[in-house]
Amino acid sequence: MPTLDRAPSRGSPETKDRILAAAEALFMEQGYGSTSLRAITAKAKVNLAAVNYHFGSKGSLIRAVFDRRLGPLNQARLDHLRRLEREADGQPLAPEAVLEAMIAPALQLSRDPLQQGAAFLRLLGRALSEPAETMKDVLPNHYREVVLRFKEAFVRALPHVPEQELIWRMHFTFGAMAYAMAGNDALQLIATCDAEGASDPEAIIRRLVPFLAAGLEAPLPTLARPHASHSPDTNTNRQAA
Amino acid sequence: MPTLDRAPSRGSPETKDRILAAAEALFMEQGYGSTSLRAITAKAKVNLAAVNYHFGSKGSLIRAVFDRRLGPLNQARLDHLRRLEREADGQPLAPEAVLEAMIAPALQLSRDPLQQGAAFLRLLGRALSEPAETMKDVLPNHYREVVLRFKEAFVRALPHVPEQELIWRMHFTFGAMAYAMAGNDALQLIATCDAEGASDPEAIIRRLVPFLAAGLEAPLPTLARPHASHSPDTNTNRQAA
DNA sequence: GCATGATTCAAACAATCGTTTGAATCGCCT
DNA sequence: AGGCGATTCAAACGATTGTTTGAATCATGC
Repeated sequence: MPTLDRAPSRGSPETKDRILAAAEALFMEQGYGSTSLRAITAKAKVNLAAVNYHFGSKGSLIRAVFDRRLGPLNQARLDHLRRLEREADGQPLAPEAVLEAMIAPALQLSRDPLQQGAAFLRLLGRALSEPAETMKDVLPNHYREVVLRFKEAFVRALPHVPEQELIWRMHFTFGAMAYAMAGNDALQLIATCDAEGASDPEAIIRRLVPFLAAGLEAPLPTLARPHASHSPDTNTNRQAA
Repeated sequence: MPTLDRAPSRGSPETKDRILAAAEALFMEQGYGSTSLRAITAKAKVNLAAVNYHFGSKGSLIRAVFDRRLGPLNQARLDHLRRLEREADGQPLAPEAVLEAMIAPALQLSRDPLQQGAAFLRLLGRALSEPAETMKDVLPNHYREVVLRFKEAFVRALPHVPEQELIWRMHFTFGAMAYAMAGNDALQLIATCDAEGASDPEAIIRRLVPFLAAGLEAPLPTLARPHASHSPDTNTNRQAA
C-alpha cells in the first residue's frame, strides 16, 4: 500500500518531480501511449517501480503532470483578469485586455527556461485535441472556472456580439491560441519564409492579440447565407469587411 | 516478401480499405500509440497479418491513412482556389474567398456521412500537433504546395499586410481552422451554453470565415511594445480596433 | 486440370508493456 | 542502539505488443 498524501518525512524531495519532468518531456515528444514507463524512469534516473509507488499507475502519472501545471497557470489567468477588472474600476475591459489576461500567464510559463514550461505548453496544445481515456475529466475540471469567468469578461467587453456568436468566437480564439502557443510547425509554414523571431514568445503575443481581437469584434455574419462560393459576380472581391 | 505496387489481380478489393477505415477510427479515438494492430484488425474483421502484408508495418499504415485523405483534400483546395481566381479575372480575391477555398473542401469531406470524413478531420487536427516519429514527413509533404499557393493568394488579397505579419496570421488562421474543424470539445466550451448547431459544419464555416477574415485584416500591431500589461491608465479600454 | 501467384489464416516469435513483489536501504525517533 | 515507516532496488509477473512464418485458400492463366 503506497503512501497516502502525507508529506515525505525526509525521504524524496525530488524523485516525484524528476518523474514528472521526464514524463512531461517524453509525453510531449512521443505521445502518451508511445511512451513507456521504462523510458520515463530511465530519463528521470529513478527506479522503474518508483512510478507506481508514487503515482499508482501510468494513467495517474499523466493526470499528475497536468495537475501540477494547470492549477497555477489557470489561477494566474484568473488573478490577472481580476486585477485588470479592478483597475478598470467598473468600466468594461477592452477585448485586448481580456485576451492578454488569458495569454500572458502562459507566456510567462513559456519564458521560464529553468522549468520546461514550453514543453508543457506543447503537450497541452496536443492534449486539447486528445480524447484519451486516461484524462477524460482532468482538462474540463481545470478549465471550467476559467471558461466561465472569461466568458463573462468577453460578454462585457463585446456587448454588441450576441452570446451564441461570442461562444463560437471564443472557441476559435482558444484554438488559435493553443496552436500558436504550442509552437506547431507541422506545416512548416514558418519555414517557407523563415519568419523572424519565431522563437520569441513575446513577439507571438504581440501579433496574436490584435489578430484575435479583430476576429472577436468582427461584423456579424449574415444570417441568410448567400452561398458566396462560385458566385461569378465580382463584388465578392475587395472590401468585404 | 509482400506484394509490390502491382494492382491486385482480383484478390482483395476491400481488405485494404477496411483496414484503413478501422485504423482511422481507432487512431482518432485512442491515439496512435495506444491503438494495437489487433484492435484494428478486429474492427476491420480481417486477419491480424493482413496489416503487415498490405502495408508493411504499423508506421506505414498510419502514413497510408493520411495519404488516402490528404491528397484529394488538398487537391480540391487548390482546384477551388484556382477556380475562384479564374472567375475573378485578374482582380485580387477577397480574403473571405481565399478562406473559403481552404475550408470548403474540408467541410465537404466532413459532410459525407458514408465515409467517415469527420473522423479523419479530428485525426488530422490532432496530428498537426503531434511530432510523432512515424509521420515526420507526411504532413509537410502534403501541405507544402497548399501553403505556398495560399500564401500567394493571401498576399494578393491583403496587400496592406507585410509578408512577415501575414505569415504569422496564416499560422493563427490554420490553428483556429484545425481546432474548429476537429470539433474539439475538450474545454466543454460549448457545453457551458450549449451552442445551437454545434454539429452543423456549415454553421461553423459561416461563423469561422468572418472571424478569420477580420483577424487577417486587423490593423497592424505597434512595432514598439508599450508593455500594455498592468498599465493603470484606462485608455486601453474600449475602441481599441 | 493443374500450375501459379496473390491473399488469408492460425499460430507462434521475441520483445516490451504496466504492474507487483519482497528484500535492502535510508532517515528519523525515543 | 535499535526499531520503524518511508523509500529504493533488482527481479520477476502475466499480458500484450508488432512482426514473422508456413501452410491453406482463392482466383485466374494456359
